[in-house]
Amino acid sequence: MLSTVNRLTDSDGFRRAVRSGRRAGSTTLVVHLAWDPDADAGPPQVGFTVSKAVGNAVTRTRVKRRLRHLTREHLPQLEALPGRAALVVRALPASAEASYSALGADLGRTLERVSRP
RNA sequence: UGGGUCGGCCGGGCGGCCGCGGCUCCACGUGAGUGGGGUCGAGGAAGGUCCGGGCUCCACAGGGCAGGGUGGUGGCCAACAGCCACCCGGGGCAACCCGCGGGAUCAGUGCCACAGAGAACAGACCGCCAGUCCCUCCGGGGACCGGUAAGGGUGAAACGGUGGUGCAAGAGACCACCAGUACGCCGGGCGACCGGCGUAGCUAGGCAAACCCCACCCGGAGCAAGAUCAGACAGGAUGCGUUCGAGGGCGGCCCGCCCGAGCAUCCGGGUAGAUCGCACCAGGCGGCCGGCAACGGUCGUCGCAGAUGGAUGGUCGCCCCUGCGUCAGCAGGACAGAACCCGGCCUACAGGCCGACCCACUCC
RNA sequence: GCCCCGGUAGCCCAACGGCAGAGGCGAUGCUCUCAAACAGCAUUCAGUGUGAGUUCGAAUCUCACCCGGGGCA
Repeated sequence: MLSTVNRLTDSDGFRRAVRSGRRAGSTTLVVHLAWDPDADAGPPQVGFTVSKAVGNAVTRTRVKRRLRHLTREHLPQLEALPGRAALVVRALPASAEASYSALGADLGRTLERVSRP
């Protein structure tokens, strides 16, 4: 689980990460990562987008919880970036059927690609 | 033993490690906060949003029309379109189940396609019968004018059913029994209604989930309600109006009441942050009492989510259930996630537990 | 939170409660042509989103559910 400081809470933050960030995708999810080296340093912020296409409310919250838990393990990687990082993880319909470890593998691979210099 | 009916309940359990949200305590710190401990943390449907209420605001919650809802009776409930019991009708051998179950003679209007002679105070197509006339191979046949609803055929439905008397042939025309209607009296029930007796005319189609009529109920909005605090900005043009009243409360209309000096359109500009509401109540559980029951009363006991990008997750072990299986093991375990709160209804749901009752067969 | 529409053939869309369903585009076949397009003729494709009810009879009326779309705050 992520603590409150690491959550992306306003729609402007979502918009910046999705519009101007770097992107990488897999069959289960798409990640958008943005950071500004000139901005003040701070804890990285992470947000999640799970649309109704993924499933009903139960499966959506399950996917969201799994992703939120998995993202914790990559926080040091995000803190190493200059400035303040903003990450948005968008879940695709396939994420409803994916196992926890499959989701983790996809997240790790896409994050690696998007945070490489 | 097999089949069936009804009601109630559960919705995997225990433990380890790493995490999340609320409340609270302790330590450190001027403070923002940091660290640690304790405790609580999704459902029977949290769902659909189909009803009802609380709460808040809208003049004081007022009248009429329109509109909407309900629709056997009695009770329960804060209230309801809910629940319980009963009545009536239908289904089932039965337990039991199903029913938007007021009014169509006694307000009025409308509809009943096709078929059929005729479809609503109906109707002579075939048929049956009398009379007159004509023909005749003397069996009868035809035409005209009448009588007739017993029979045929059509239809979802044809103006009581069966048997007899009667008649030229027939007919509730008359009789017996049966079905049904209305009225009166008696008895039972709080009531819907039920039972009995008598009389009447002998019989009156269906559809109101067609318009409608009757009875009863309903003011409007909704926690983004509403309240407090903080913060930002910039006004201008035109029109109407200031007790001769613009506009608003007010939602479809009218009346009435209240507020009332601004309002409407266009151009331009700004904000959308925090706190409260916000979780202790028609509350859960257990015993006793009243009641057929729904439910009510009383005593004891418990404290039970409160987020705001939105908290319950991840992982491991043992047990339980199901399936596969060369009995080592492998795979799976429903429907579904609170957003102001509560009472119902409806819908989804793997598997399991408990209780009551009915029918059939067998044994004692 | 409150409220409103719609669902009929592969597609677009009609249908006073009455023979169960009109039309267009399409598809298929034939004619025309050397071949095709165009044109003409014919045929095919529904059982009306699902389930129940009212009615003699339902796409139509009523109720519940499913799906899709839209509006207001």
